[in-house]
Amino acid sequence: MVAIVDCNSFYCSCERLFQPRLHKRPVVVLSNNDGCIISRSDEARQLGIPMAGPYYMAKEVIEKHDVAVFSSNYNLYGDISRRVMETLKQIVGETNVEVYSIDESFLHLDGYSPKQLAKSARQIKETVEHWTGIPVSVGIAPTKVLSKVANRLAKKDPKKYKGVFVLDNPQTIDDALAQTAVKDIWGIGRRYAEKLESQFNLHTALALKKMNETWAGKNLGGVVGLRLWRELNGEPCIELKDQLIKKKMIACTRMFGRPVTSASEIREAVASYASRAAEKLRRQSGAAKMMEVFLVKNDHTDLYTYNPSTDALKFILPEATSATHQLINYALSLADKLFNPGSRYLKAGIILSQLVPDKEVQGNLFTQKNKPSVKLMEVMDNINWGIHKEAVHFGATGLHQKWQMKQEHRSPRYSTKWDELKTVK
DNA sequence: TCTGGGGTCCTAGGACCC
DNA sequence: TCTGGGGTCCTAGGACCC
Repeated sequence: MVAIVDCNSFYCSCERLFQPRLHKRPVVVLSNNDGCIISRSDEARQLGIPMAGPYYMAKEVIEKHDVAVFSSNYNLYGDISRRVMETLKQIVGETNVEVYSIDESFLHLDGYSPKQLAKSARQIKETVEHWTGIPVSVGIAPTKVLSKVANRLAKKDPKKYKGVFVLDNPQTIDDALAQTAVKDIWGIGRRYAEKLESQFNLHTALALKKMNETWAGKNLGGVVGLRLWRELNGEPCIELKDQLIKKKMIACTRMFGRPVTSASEIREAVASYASRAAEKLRRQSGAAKMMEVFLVKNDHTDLYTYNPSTDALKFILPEATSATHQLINYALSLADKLFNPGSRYLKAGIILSQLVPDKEVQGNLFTQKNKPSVKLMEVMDNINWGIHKEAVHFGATGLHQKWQMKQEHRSPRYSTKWDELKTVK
């Protein structure tokens, strides 16, 4: 059996952890640049504030009901997430935990009897809440897709399920599937949901389960759909992933706080993103062979038209590297080629791919080995990952960074910065 | 004024090889 | 008259996820 443990309104719960007076008060957390709402507490949801909707459109309701608003604070969420996942590892053993996202993990629960399962699930929930202060919901079923169905229902009706739901026999499974709309199945997005409803008149997960295998392979996107259909039918096909698998691409992209028109600011931003991406790369001991830089602009003279377009360039590096100064140099030359004076830029980004382990970097006959840079990067990373983020950085990333995104409502980084620690009077 | 940011997997089709 | 078949690798694009 497999369990999915999902933190309830994770970002909002993190904010509440350090501000208990927000308990019961509606809370929302905004995306980068304070653009959209990416987490809502139950109270905020009940006010009808939509998930992933633009902040400015919900502003009226937010002000009217005195909703607490936060810019996203990933230092805080990342740290709390780590604590939650550590707790799960302690309970069921490290090798049985697959961290799926910042707020969810799959747990491998083999060898429990049905009775034990429900009890263990409750225990997992209580321990996490007790140790970390973050409320979670647990769904347990024979497959990942079904565990997500269970979890969703557990969350939807807290009075009935108290945050824990186990699907352990054919009848409960079918009942649960009958209560689940196709659009709420994990793996069915907007596109397929529309297709299933309008073209095939399928509305519930149960109806989808009852279709036959050939049909599923043909109409749900080939092997992906087939796996999904099998999982709905109780056959596990989506494996628990090995913890140690490294990322295959690393991206750093951001909206600007305001439209940017000057080449120098574009260069600063691209250099900063390259520098961030290089850090992420070194953290997984990787080196990148391919780089893509893109700029997003909105050149419409009509101010009310939001219709951005993207210009991008790819580049194969002569030799795979993770050295910040090299990556910055390549990124800047791509940015210079892309930049068009007179355009209004909204966003820039860099994507590193074709990642290889840095130990296996193939030498290139035509480039010089640059050994001292490795030492330099180690020193920089040690300083920056220590007490002060960004204590040491490259000049190209700029000093003032006026293009930086807006974060008008960010809470203090309580758990990761010494000077922002919570104080008790 | 105003709509994250970061990932994954799969497929189709072209280039190239024997 | 007539021009295979199977394989690999790469890329672009689509769909999905949180």
